[in-house]
Amino acid sequence: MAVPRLVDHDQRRSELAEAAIRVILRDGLAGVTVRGVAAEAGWSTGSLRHYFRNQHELQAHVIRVTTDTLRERVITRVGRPRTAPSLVDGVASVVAELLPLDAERREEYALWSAVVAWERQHPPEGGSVAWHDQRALHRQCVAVLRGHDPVTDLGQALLPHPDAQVELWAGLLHTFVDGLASQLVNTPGQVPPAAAARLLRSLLEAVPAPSS
Amino acid sequence: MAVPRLVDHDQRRSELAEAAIRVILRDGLAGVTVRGVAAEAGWSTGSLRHYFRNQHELQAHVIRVTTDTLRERVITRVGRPRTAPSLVDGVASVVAELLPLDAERREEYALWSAVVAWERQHPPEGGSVAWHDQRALHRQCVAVLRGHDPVTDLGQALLPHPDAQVELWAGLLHTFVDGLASQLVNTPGQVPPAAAARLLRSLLEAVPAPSS
DNA sequence: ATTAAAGTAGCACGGGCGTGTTAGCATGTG
DNA sequence: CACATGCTAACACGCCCGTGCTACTTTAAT
Repeated sequence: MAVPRLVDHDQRRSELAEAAIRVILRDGLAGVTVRGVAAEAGWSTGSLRHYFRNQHELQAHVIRVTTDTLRERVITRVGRPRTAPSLVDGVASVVAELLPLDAERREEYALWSAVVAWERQHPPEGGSVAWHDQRALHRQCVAVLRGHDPVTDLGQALLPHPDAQVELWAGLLHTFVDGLASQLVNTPGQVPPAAAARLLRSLLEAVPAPSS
Repeated sequence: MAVPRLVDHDQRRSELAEAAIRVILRDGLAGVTVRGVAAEAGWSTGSLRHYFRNQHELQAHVIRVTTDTLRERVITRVGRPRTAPSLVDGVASVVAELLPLDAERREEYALWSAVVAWERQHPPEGGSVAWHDQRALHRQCVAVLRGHDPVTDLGQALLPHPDAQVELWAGLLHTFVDGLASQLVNTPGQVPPAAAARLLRSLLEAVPAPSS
């Protein structure tokens, strides 16, 4: 038996995925073509197609990698210890990690948009994982605002909160944050980052106190 | 002097624009190609290009027509007299006219999305007219909720409201509605129309009473 | 050294696109 | 009727795309 040289396929695929992510940031998901990604990575299309049979596989993989990367990035940033002058400020600084307020997070948002675009055309069976993650984060934020102890287990936060007001305002906040992100990128002239931050803070202040 | 047959250019352009709108609904703004629109209208590309020198002119025109059409449609729907069991219900039914809650308004939202996509790449100088229109609508809604008389002049509603709470909550509502629309189309499995309507109602109920 | 498998590079086909050009058609005036 | 003029249709060029296919190179076991 003769055995040729071996290549670490996973490592290759990662390399391609990184190139594809650069392409997404430049041209959007539609720019992720077999030829384009191969060129970005400095490969030939023939080589690339040993690791991804067709464009669909390539895009599906880069979306998977992007989702995981973003998830991890956000989780670590959100979990970072922070000091804030008030409860609302602290929560606002957490939620702001999701908003495209600066260049770095605008990049992340562009990647999120690619994921959303992909999931819209290829709906995952069990619902969007990203959506439930974000909902859990907002749920946690509202719970803290209403004086509840934050749950330590991340899986725990995926379940509905017993406090109905928490559940309601988590939905309101989640929706609001989506809209704020959308306005920041779509009509940046109308909603500058500072105004967005103020708006966010106002909404958090509107969350009813736990006594009510 | 010999004079050939005359065609009504404006009428031709409208005809093409209608075909282009059908294309947008089918394939999005990116699908609005010279060839594609000509085929949709049953023309040759050569003919089409007597009315639009290039793709950019074609897209710019269809976006302009779409904007005007949507604007008019929404204005008439919103201005329709309505009876509602409560103030909040009445306002909610007005705001809901902007949301992609049913097939017809999902179509309108798809067209809005095309306009937004266009304006993001070709920012209008004086800011987006559509954005200010929507802001005015939300301003008006919040003003009514807080017991102010609605202004009859539409231009009047484009200016900031003297009541600071109206101005603040108009921004919150505007952002929230954008997010709700986005979630309805992007993650329809997570946010069914009925839940969206409930969420909207809850936000409207959170608008502080005029006394405060 | 030989060899077979794995990896690589590149070509070729068919198709869509924007756009420039050109030949033919219809039409209202002279 | 003849014709100048504006409309119509079609083609051609160059570019980018996905994908099937093939020849070439590298590698490790024999």
